[in-house]
Amino acid sequence: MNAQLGIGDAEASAKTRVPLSCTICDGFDLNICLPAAAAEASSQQSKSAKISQSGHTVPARRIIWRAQDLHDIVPVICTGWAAAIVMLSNGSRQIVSFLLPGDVLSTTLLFESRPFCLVEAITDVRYRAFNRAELKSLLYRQPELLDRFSKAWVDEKARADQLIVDLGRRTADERIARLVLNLLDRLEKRGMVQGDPIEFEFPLRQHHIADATGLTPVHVSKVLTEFRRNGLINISERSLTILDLPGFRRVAHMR
Amino acid sequence: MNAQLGIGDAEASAKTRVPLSCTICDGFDLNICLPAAAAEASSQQSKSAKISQSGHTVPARRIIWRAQDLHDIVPVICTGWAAAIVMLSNGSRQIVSFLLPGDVLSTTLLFESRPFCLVEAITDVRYRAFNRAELKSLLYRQPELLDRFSKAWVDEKARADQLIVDLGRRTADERIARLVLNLLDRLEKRGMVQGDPIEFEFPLRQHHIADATGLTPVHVSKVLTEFRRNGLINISERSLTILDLPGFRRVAHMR
DNA sequence: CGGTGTCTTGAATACCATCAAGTCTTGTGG
DNA sequence: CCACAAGACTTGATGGTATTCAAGACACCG
Repeated sequence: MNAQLGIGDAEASAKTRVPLSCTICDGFDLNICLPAAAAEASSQQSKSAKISQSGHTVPARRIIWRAQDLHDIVPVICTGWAAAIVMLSNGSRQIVSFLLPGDVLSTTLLFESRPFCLVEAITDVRYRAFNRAELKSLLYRQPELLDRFSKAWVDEKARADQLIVDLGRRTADERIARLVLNLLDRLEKRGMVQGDPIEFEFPLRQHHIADATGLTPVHVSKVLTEFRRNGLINISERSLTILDLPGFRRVAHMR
Repeated sequence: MNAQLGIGDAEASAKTRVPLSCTICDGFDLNICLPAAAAEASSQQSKSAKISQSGHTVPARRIIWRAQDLHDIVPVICTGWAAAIVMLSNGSRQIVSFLLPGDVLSTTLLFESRPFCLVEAITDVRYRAFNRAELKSLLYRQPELLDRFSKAWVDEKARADQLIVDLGRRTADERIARLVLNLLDRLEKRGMVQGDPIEFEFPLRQHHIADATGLTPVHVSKVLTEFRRNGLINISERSLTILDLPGFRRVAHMR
């Protein structure tokens, strides 16, 4: 709703040429940035490996991509959290996936200019946009890039399938617990988790959890307070602590 | 359950070298078979374009692939219907996608040997299995093949996202109606639909619909009889007729 | 012919949505 | 700095959608 007010600003966001060897990104070595940087580094030898790319900054709650727009770029999140969202005519929303540092918005963007759904920044987000055609052509000459990309594709599909199963066949408690544990896994790979007790930054509002799990915000609140009452997890000050990991895993898996 | 009895037979199914120019498949020109056949045809000139591939036949209700198995092949459905299924520990099942003639089991199999879930034949199924490594290497030299493959990829992701939205945010009536209409779309592309009134072969049991929509067979039955009572669709003798397409579309879209 | 798989129908129940009211925080402009 | 508005979260009451349980009809097959 009022997030739409920000579209103009988002389009006018800083478009600067950023050096690829960026150390700010927690997911730099997870995805395509690293091999792309390697190609860039070796571009003195072969000019053809040069990729046009630009840096962007978007404040929290603003839309990064609208569903109808056409673009010839492939964006990768550098810092912050974002959500890929499908809007329905009746006003309800479904979050298809959360995007973390190092994630490509969607691997399908390598082949298609029309994004599947809109992408909204949850926190302040910095992202890098590669030129699609150039990235695609580099794919053939940089085996490691293809390797990363195919990994991203397999990963993306596995998470989508998991979400389908969760939404189709699991209770509210299970869905929410699994969402948290999946995020924990992904954040751990990025070194964004502190251990014992396990704790990490958690910028999601309850309505984000609701939109991702197919529940209502009211019911999410009830489940979360129940989790807290049982000493499983605690959320406060945009930070999530897992107090009883085995117990929490049990909630997530079984019926 | 007893479908597992068939695994041995499935593995012992006919493995013969089938000519690629197969005219039986309704989806031959939809996916990767056509460009693969083109490569095969021109293989007199360049020996490198040869792909090892084998034909298989599996009877209805048998498992084609188990979730744990490793394979170095990429299977494509030639004739019949199949389902990609995730099994849960409590015994319930979620169908992630229905596979129709011309469909690759999953595009991720081009990069990974571990299938995401098990695949079960709904009708008798004939499928062709390509050698993964050879198919992958051919990808670089056959632009049209890459084109088809990326299309399949984008398509697969779009359908997964759609299913996520349906399971997360839609009622039972909407989910079932959308499932039928999505199948109608896909079958039309394969020339498997007769028009006016719209009618097509429909081998799905109600429990298939239940497993795909995240509902119980009992409730699927109730919704379908309600559809029939309202003169929207009719299912009998493994054939589905759409009696009131506009009305049925209305059920599928709105709240 | 019994057995199995499929579908239907009804009654009772569970899970989650909806509605509503209230607290607390956050942000904004006077 | 305070007043006010908007957003975020909680809690309880009520209701609807879909599940679970149960029983029976029907077709198909060995």
